[in-house]
Amino acid sequence: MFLTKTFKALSDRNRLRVLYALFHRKELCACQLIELLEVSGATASKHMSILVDAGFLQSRKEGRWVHYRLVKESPELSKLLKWLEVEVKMDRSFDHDSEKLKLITSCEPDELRRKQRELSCCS
Amino acid sequence: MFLTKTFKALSDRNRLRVLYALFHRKELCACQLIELLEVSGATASKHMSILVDAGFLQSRKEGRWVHYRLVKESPELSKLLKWLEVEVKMDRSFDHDSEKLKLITSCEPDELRRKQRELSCCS
DNA sequence: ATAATATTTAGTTGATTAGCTAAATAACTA
DNA sequence: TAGTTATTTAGCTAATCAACTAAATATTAT
Repeated sequence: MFLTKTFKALSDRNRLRVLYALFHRKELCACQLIELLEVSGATASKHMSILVDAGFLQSRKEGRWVHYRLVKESPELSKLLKWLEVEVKMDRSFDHDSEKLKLITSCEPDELRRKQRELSCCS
Repeated sequence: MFLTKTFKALSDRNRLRVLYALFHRKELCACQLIELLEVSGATASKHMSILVDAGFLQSRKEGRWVHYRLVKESPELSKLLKWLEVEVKMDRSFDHDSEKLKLITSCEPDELRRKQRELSCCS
């Protein structure tokens, strides 16, 4: 089960985008990942749980907010993660996310959440 | 597309079994892989085409028979394949296939095919 | 040429999965 | 306490996928 779980976790474009983002930023909170992927909170939450469950990410709860980062030490996955890091950084199809990340992280999460609330309850 | 195709190809148990087998034997023919997986010829053929398409395997046609082996040199996948080789060889859940492989390769493919014909057209 | 054999392609079915919305839970704020 | 907010869970739908059988293709043998 370990290997199939590992590869299933990696065989979704949006989950690779999350890993790409976390290869560039130490830590991101759920609201930032929702913004990056442009999916519902529920969908993002599901993706994150799959990545955590497969051992790629760890989460940290801080009040109402959940923050994600790559696992620090993983004897099982560290080599694969290193390979993946090189590959996603080489993959031009993630370029757009690089710009998007800059925007997303250029304002405080609080402000991002405020914007998200405004948009979701149609003024 | 490259990365998702790569991981999708690896996220099926039967395809991992094929790779496991080819980490142990230089080359195997379709009839041997059908025997290993215990699936229909059509299903095996589909799995093989996915692995070839993702760049893990190369095939060689010899008359009516198709033989498969790992790609010799793959700048893109060689590191991943090395990691995978270590992992599948460590994974106890493939142990059973190791025994099965011995049986399958202990007789000539011709004989194996004869047996498969006998079984399929219920005497 | 005809029949037999090995593999692939086409078409169908059931299971899995990514997305959504709505409801539930957890945690803060007034 | 009641209300607000962030995330997760539940339930639904459409798409994807692995399996099968039957038909098509390619190759060998009679």
